[in-house]
Amino acid sequence: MSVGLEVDLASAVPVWEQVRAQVVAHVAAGRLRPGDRLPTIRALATDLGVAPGTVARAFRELETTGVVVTRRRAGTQVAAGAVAADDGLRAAAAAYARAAHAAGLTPDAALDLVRGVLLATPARAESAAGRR
Amino acid sequence: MSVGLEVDLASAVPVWEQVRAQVVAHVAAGRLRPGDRLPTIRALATDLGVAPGTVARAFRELETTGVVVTRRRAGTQVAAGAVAADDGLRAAAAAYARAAHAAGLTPDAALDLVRGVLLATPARAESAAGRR
DNA sequence: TCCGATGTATTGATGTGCCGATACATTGGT
DNA sequence: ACCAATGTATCGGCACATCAATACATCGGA
Repeated sequence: MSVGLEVDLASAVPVWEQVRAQVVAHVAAGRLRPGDRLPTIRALATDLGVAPGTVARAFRELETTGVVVTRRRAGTQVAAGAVAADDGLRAAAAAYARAAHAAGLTPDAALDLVRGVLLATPARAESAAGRR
Repeated sequence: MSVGLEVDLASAVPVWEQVRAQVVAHVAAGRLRPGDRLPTIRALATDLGVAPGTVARAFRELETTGVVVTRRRAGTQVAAGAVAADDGLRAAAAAYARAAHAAGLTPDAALDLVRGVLLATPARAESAAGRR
């Protein structure tokens, strides 16, 4: 394992989504930094035991969201603009995670809660058009 | 509208999931409190323009997660055990939401981040057995 | 006791998303 | 100029989830 990606083939959530989420998490946590290279599509596909198209799907999503940048021969690497979450944000997330944990919430329940709060947020200014 | 539920029939996320998430959000936010009655399945179904089974699916999920309790003739109401998030938790969620908003994250990106943090959390002690 | 209101279960059709396989395009090194 | 490594595109099949429709079970009040 190079960056430590794992997937659960039996899971209900799609493999490509698992890959995408893990990369996003790694970047946000600073374990993957701008310029770092990800495994090649084929290598990762073989490693995970899936078809290349599946990994490609994940990478494509990551690129359209600006997390990675990919050049034909050079492979795929973390985009320069894909900054890790700043300390304040990460601290807030960590604080929330601790609180949720202390309250005995399951991860799903915890996610539901923030989802509700985020949706209730005033009407974000459609900034990054299209962005998922 | 009684509790203010709305669904987007054209959305990619299932109608039943939209209903479920909204109820959870309302409960967590304290807008729905233990003992409060939800609309009947038929009423809500008609209101939303979907089949009863669809709403029933949402309510079923809510019941298995302990958010609501339902008795044959009495309808469906918010469970006594379904406490709203305590102030600390809600504050943490709100703080995070503000930080995410300030950082320009889209709701999806913000969710990805907490998901990553939650998954990275030490290994929660399988407490509430089953609970999704 | 009867009836209407409410949740529950079943069945079937439809869509659509995932994934594998494979062929293609492009690019940088030698 | 060539070639091998890398990402991209396409096609098909399989599976499964969603949703509608409808019939059933259960309960409380009049």
